[in-house]
Amino acid sequence: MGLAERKEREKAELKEMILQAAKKIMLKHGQEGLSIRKIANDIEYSPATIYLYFKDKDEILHELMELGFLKMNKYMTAAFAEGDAVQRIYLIGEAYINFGLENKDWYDLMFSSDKPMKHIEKCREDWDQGMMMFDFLANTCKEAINRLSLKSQDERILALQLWSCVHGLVMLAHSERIEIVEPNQKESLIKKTLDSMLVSIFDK
Amino acid sequence: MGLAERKEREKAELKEMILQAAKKIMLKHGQEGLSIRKIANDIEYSPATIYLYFKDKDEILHELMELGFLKMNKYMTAAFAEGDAVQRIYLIGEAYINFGLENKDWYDLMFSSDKPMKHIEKCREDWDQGMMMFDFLANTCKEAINRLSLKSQDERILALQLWSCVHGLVMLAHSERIEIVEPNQKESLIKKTLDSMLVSIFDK
DNA sequence: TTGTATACTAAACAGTGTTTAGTATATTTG
DNA sequence: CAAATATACTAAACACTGTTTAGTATACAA
Repeated sequence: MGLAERKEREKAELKEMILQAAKKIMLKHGQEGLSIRKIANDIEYSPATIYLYFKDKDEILHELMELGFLKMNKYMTAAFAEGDAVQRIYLIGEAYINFGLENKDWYDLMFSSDKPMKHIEKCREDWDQGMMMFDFLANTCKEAINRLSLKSQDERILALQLWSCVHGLVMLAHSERIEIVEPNQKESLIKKTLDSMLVSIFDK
Repeated sequence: MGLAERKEREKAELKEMILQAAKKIMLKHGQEGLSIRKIANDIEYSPATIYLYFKDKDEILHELMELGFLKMNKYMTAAFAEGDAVQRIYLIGEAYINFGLENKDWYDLMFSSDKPMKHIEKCREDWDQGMMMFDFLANTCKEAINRLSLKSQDERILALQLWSCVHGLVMLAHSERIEIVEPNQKESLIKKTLDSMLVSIFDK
């Protein structure tokens, strides 16, 4: 029966409207400025309606987070396609930082906020896209370790080391701490630091 | 006249009471759970009274942040006293991570939250304790670069590199992202990663 | 004693996430 | 076709948040 399908489609459409409104508001006013009431106002429904489509605000943030990973994948396509493992790590690092610097709110949702994953038992599947990225990096690290016969034997430690460095850089940039200790040269400083970090590891 | 002095002392005492209550509540309920009304309730004054002693909530958070730096200095005393520059960097790294892991709320206030420094023009003096720490690290890096004649010539880049790594580790631990990608071994994983990072730089 | 300055607060404003109870509308059933 | 039910939605409330305003007692000075 076509009626039930139409109903279902309309339900999905409103859910999508909510998500798109949430996205729009977050991009305009930041994650702090995103509220259920503003979404409701934007889509011209009452706040209570939103709770018929999402369990709570965290569920909305979680879906936005997943959109964030899609966005990040676009930054990564060139890097992922690179054949040489070490060069791939360089490109991933650059792309990661570019994404982080250019998409503060998305980045926060994906790598910093604990709001989109309150339910601790569920958080491993909630963050499966992040885990996939980490695993990909770890595999690339394994390749690099073998090719360069690095001292570092554990590829997951090396992956965590790389991730910490770029994550730290992005977070220090977001919280303006870099700007404080070294004013007016954030961009170039970050590039130099990323470079220094990769040279330390791979360029012996 | 002793009267004016007594008045002034009493004013300072209430200000201190507010700060101590804020500290107590933050330690019990986290930074999210700290509210003006809870402070007011705790010290048995009205919320409005607090605004006679502090401009706004951010000013309270800023003073808490400064207490955080005092706390961190205690973790650092042994490291700061170390004579050898490279060993000093190791000890600073360990102390930094220990402080970060054991004092999530304090750490957030000092290195992540932008709330205690909204006033962008003022934020360099607001964060002078952080800048002093960074400068100390950078000086230690300079010593280390000279002693080991490292390729890396810019000590402030190296300092930023080190800082990013430990900051990233602490933040990934706080946001449970480490626990997600590598469950049930956070502590040892962090120590191994810190070690790998320092070996990469200094142990060629 | 009068007048002013100080210390404090009740209440309100404008927000926040979320829930409950109730109302229209649309669909299904007798 | 009418009655019963299911669906979609919302007004209003609850319990919070930071902050401001206007007003009230109290303590001190003239």
